[in-house]
Amino acid sequence: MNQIRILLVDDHPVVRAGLRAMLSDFEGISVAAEAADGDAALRELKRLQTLGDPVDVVLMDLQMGAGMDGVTATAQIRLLEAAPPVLILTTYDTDADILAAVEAGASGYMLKDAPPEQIRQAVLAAAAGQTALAPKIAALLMNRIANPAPALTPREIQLLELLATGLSNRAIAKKTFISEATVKTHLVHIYGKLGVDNRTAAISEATQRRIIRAPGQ
Amino acid sequence: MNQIRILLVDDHPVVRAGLRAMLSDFEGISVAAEAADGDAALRELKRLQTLGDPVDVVLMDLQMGAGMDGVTATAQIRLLEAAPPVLILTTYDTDADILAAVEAGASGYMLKDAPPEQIRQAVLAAAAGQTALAPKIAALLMNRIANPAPALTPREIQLLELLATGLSNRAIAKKTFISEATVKTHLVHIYGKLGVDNRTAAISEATQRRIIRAPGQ
DNA sequence: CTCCGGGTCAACCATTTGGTTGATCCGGCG
DNA sequence: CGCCGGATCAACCAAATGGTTGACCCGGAG
Repeated sequence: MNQIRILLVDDHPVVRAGLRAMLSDFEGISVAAEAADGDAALRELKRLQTLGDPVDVVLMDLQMGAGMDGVTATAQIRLLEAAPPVLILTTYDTDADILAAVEAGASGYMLKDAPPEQIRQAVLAAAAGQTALAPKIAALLMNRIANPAPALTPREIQLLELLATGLSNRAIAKKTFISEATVKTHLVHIYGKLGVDNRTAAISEATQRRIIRAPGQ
Repeated sequence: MNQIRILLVDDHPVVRAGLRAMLSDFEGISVAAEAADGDAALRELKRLQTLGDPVDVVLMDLQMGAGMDGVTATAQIRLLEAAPPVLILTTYDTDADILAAVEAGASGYMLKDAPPEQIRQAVLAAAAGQTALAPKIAALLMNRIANPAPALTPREIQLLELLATGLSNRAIAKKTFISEATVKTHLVHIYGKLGVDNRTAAISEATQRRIIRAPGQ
């Protein structure tokens, strides 16, 4: 069997070195290239494709400091012709992350604290066109399907974002040109959907579920 | 010059592999041992000491899923006889993290997205008994000195952290074994120092100033 | 010793937020 | 057409939060 050629995408040199070292220990797997963010990954993919040296699997981190983030990058990659499968390898396991990645077309989702052997299995599965989910992730998804989270409306998300900046109900009302009463109504709905009963908890919960960005991010 | 012997402490196999690979590329540096958490690190240190094979520098992550966390581990290590310098290598750069680590006796603070050469320099500095701060961290500290942030007391930071998880005043009081009145007093002080006038704004401001971590991080 | 700052608490009051009920408007769907 | 859900608003009450004043204890600096 041919070598499985991999593109590593991670903004941490340390992690890239670790994956390179770990993967090169395995028979049949080799690291073809590396990239520090989504843009660079796309460039690398195209470059290698035109060289007639395409990669078989992309190993992608989700959080990348500066450039294009992992979910966006995954979606972009899946738009390419002859797009390689994208295997997500990240530290975060919020359901929002996972769902976003899967929606973007990821073919697997692993956590960085996984033992080497699990990562190897996932790479092999991805290369074979199969899906690979870390056990933790699989459990999370099952749970998600069992109790589906109520979806927030765009308006509610908008208010949630203003909420997170520290505005009062009145200030939010002014800024969105609605009455304070309406703001309160929305908030009550939001609390219900998030399973909390005050604004700070809503912010905390929404941030953890990655419905909104962390304040100041 | 003798080899600098290092103990790696990180709960992610991937990261350990990366550091091992990266460090072994450098002349004069070798990885003597690895540990997945603080407890294991202490055991390793003692074991190697009794073997007459002590390590020169500990490279320590701050966040470790299960076992003893990095700050605690650092403090414990510094209590040992002939304690080696501890160099923190982590993803997080909030004030609270940095201060806690320095207080615990860390001799350096690097970020995981640092280029290999910077990490190497930091290891050499630590081995020589010097302090090594990542440029980003140094800049952060300088900035803190330039615009004298009204210093929050440790107690205030602690309450701020609880605040950010969405707890009510009463819940915070219960959790910290103080009265609700005292919680309010602290909050008023916090609002004053941060220049805000409500709890959500305090969270937003404190997160942006990196006094605390974003909720859920 | 005295002073000061951090941490603790109480009492009080104004304002904000939380929670409920009910109502209107509008756009899409069967 | 009638129904439903999202968005809007009002009125009302209960509870939490914000803001102030004053007080006590303690440990460290002068």
